[in-house]
Amino acid sequence: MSGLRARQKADRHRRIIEAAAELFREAGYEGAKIEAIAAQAEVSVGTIYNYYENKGDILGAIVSLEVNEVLNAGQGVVARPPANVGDALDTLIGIYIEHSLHYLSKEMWRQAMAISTQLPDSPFGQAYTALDRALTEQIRALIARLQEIGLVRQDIDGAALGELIFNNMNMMFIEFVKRDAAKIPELRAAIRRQNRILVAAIAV
Amino acid sequence: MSGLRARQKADRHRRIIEAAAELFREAGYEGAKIEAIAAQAEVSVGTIYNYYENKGDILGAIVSLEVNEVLNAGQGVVARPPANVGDALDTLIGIYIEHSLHYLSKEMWRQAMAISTQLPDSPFGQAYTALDRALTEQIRALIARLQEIGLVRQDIDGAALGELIFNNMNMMFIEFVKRDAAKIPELRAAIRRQNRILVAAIAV
DNA sequence: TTCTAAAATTGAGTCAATTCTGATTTTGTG
DNA sequence: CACAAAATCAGAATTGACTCAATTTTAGAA
Repeated sequence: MSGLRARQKADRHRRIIEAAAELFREAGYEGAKIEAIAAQAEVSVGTIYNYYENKGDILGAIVSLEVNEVLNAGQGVVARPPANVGDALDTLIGIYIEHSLHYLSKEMWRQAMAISTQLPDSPFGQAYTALDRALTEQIRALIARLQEIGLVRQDIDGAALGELIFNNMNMMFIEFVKRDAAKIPELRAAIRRQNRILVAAIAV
Repeated sequence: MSGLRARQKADRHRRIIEAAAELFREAGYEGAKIEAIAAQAEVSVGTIYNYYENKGDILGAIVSLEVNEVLNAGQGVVARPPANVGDALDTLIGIYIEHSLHYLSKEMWRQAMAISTQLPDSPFGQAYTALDRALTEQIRALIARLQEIGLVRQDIDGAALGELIFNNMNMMFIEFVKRDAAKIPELRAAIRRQNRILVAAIAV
């Protein structure tokens, strides 16, 4: 229980993640060589591979930190949503999007998304899918909350609606990170416009 | 005009694509080594790189063949859609999905999607984005057609709706190819369920 | 037919992720 | 303290995508 070995292990994990995050930002994912990450983290190359299956898993750990933070922030909105369906969705989605580039550059997102579809069964691939599911679930929870409050019709298929909203947002976000020139306000506006159709259909 | 050089070029392109398609299917994308593709196509490794920027572009050429075929098939539905909004959407989307595994295995799709987000500015990355846009546009055309016929309300934002439907379908398809066990009928049923919400909102 | 510049082909070499090795160090336990 | 198990280390070997300088082929002018 929290013996020296466990503490050192956690410490090494942290050092590797910090080193990788810094180098990924500075040099890009491809540009950050494993040897360089190892040197910066003051461990050997072999040790990195003892902790992570491959380079993608290191990025995966960083992405998980980011998304979990976002999920946390989102809980606030679900608990006390704006008193208007359109605004409620926009606020939650806004949190996701505004947070998205805190730790991760667009290039890092591109790599992370690519790896998660390329290797869906790797540790990171599975974790990424789980994170997507958690986000979908949070949107569904918001809808359920809005139904409770009486802002959304009771006969709406909440599960299907949650998926629809998440899938659309996610694909828009993918296109967003694919274009370096794309700006956050325009992304949000485009999603708002799309959701307007849904809002019209589900608001009481 | 169709000189020797041009003919040989076309022939080499064809041989490379055929060799790659065969090996991708047999050994998977990663398993198909460039040297093996070169040997099978009876060209050198260097020549392949003279024709394609990277391994992903070879896969990209195969994907383009597939998607263009699908776009063609889709035109028929847009021209003469079923007389019911839900069925019209389901028919068009059905064509996309049912065709999808003709030439390409799930693994090939995964790789193709991954590469298109990883290298959005490579020839294939741009082509893939263009194909997505063409599919979105075709869905939008179907909606416009349904508006003409009087099955869809005139005041619907067709562009936003087309994006919404495509984005959702596309994300569902991505999840579909990520799980080898996932089956086409279930994918179609899930998308139908999601679209039902939209259909209720837009049908006259 | 012959010659030349441009176009295309070639395959050995480079680079970086990953694996492997064998030695050394560290830790938990009796 | 001693020992066995677990982890780490440095770095060599492997692997496969991609590059590039040298060589070959082609078009078309003389």
